[in-house]
Amino acid sequence: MNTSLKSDKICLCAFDGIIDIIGRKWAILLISILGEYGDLRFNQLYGKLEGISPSTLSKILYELSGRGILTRTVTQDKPAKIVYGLSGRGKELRNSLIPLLNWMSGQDEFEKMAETCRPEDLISVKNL
Amino acid sequence: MNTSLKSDKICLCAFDGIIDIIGRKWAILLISILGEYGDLRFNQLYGKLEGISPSTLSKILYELSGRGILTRTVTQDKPAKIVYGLSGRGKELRNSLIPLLNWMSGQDEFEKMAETCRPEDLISVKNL
DNA sequence: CAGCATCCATGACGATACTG
DNA sequence: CAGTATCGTCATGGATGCTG
Repeated sequence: MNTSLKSDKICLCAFDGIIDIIGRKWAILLISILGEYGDLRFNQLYGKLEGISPSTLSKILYELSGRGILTRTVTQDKPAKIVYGLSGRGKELRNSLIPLLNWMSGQDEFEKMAETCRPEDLISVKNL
Repeated sequence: MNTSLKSDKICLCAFDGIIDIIGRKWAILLISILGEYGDLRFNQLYGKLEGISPSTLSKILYELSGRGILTRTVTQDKPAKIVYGLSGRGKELRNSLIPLLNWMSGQDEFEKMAETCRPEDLISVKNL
């Protein structure tokens, strides 16, 4: 596995890093959607992240790309297309988020909400 | 296990709930510290969460207690003491956070920081 | 299409002082 | 001891309009 477990303890300073990455409003959802659907273009993401603004989407894409979580690829098509996807690191992150998502979906307060969920709003929580 | 896996998919609406809980600056650290040390009193937490303000600690304790993540217990001592701890639900949450912590601690950018870490800043990532 | 620039509202957080 | 009250600051994110 990837986790270099030199011990069973980690330093407090790791926590800030986690919050910086996934504490952002759309980060977990964005990562999960890219895990579910594979690579997507800006406007495809804009459509799936209901309620996000272009500027916010732009910012989060820029940040997560800069952190090596996302890949940004320009295709050779004419006209060129730009696609975003999970990097290897991003896939690891997504996998490590799955227990958290499963925990959340098992909570009562969530299960009530989930009953009204449309099929197209369901996201896979299987490992990639 | 607790996770009621009716399917391998979860609804988008679960994500907001996660961000509300663990997106807060001190939430993950607080949960991990209570997992590590067991029940603690306000000023003990205040000492361990270096840099937090009393008002912020007060707020996060109130919120996580309200969500059933933390327990708040008044002892019968004289004078009475108030101790905070993880509820059953909080322990589940903590366990589901462990893969994320392990992932973060395996990242290069983190490992550099971690070299300067004091022993007392190490937190266990074993299941409860 | 794939954003970026700008402005604005909200609220999270920190500092400090105070209380029963 | 275990907080609450108040205040100020800053960052986040939404709305909108513009661009190559």
